[in-house]
Amino acid sequence: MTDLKTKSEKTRERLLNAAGRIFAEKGYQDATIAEICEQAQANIASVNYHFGDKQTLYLEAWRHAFNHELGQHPPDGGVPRQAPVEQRLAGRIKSLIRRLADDESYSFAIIHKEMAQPTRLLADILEKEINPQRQQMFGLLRECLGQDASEQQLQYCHASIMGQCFQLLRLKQTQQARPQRALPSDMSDIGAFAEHVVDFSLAGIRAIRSQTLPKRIQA
Amino acid sequence: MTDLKTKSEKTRERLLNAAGRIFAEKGYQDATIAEICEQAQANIASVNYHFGDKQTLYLEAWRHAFNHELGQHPPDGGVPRQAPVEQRLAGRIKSLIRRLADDESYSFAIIHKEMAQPTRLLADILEKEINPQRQQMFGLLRECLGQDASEQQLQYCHASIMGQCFQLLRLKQTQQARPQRALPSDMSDIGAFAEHVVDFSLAGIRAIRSQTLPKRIQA
DNA sequence: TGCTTTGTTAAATGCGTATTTGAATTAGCA
DNA sequence: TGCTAATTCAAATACGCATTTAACAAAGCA
Repeated sequence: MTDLKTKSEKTRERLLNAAGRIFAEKGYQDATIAEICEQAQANIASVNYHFGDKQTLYLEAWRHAFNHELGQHPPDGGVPRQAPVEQRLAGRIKSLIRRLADDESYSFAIIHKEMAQPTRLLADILEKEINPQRQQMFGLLRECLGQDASEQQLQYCHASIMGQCFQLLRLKQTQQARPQRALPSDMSDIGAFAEHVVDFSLAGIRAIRSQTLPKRIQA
Repeated sequence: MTDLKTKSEKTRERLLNAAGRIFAEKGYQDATIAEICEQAQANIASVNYHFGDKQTLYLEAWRHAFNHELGQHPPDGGVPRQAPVEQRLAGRIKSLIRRLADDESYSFAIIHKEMAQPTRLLADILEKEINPQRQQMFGLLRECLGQDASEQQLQYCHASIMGQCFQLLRLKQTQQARPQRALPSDMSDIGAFAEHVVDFSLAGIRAIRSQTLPKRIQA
């Protein structure tokens, strides 16, 4: 893809990739500059030279990973804009799950850890990059729920969907944490799980939507 | 409740409480013994004296918190055993959400962090304490889904429910992380959210269940 | 009362790791 | 080629924090 010219830029790139991988695996605190530099085949001082400090490397590595992954998996899941709204929602959910499940996707693993223990270092950039995605999802949900749905219902349904998607990350963690035992949940078939989340969620959404109707009948 | 006799036991108790609070707030790595001792009004060496090391304190603090919280919120949500299965499932979900939402509940905040970045320190005890709860939930789900449901459908539905419940913890985190901004999700009304998760999930479960029936018609 | 065990305290120790430094090397360019 | 700036390197420094130590105090018991 992007062919890198100077040797310096190659080092920088190697650092970003290694940092993304290690930060995703261990979190900000547990990741050491020494290990990152080792994996990037760079000297221990190179992080300071290229990025100034560990915090900046963290931020740049996340941005680098996120931009790369957005290119890999289009957020609309490849569903055309003219498709029925439930299909478009399904496309977004599947795309999100694909990104979450991808072992090469570092940005979501980092977000996941950031949500459990915020370092505050990513707060601004995360807000800036994630909000547009959230708004897209909200738009689709609003359409699915109908115009009588309250803002709270909208937020709750959003939470239900995102919660299911991120559950994948938790299961992946506990799975690789104890590979010896019988798995509490087998998530090897990501496609099947994505289909399940879509079916489960669409049923949930329709149920919530139907709760909004009786009010109109009363009125 | 438990009246503490010796001064030593009081110190131990204060350490356990402070440790639970701080570990829940900051995670194992970021929590410092110094801060825990400060909050417990104990000397910095007292952790070593009473527990040996930080790891043991972590484990004991989790156990202490978990046992205490189980007493506060019965897992069946107060629904009698004779009630219809969907009501019993609803009770369990609501009870779980109540425990998750409780600001005094440290054990789940710790589990949440442990799932994002396992320290492995709690792995055994967590497995031992959580598995029974999981099996209870599985039993109810199996009944709700019907006998034609596959093991995979069961696991996926379980993941859908747990994902929604734990989403609460993520939202709490991001909320307290940036209290200045407009909240992306307002989770102030826990009861309403619990009702939503129940409605959403029961609809999802019924939809999955109805997918199992056509096979019988074909056969 | 004296002796022993248990618990507390402030100060030291040691280790892991981010960061800095200054010398050595390499790339960019005339 | 030779000069300069950019980059890399190994070693040194600085700092936070878990853990240890040894002196001290309190409690239990004869």
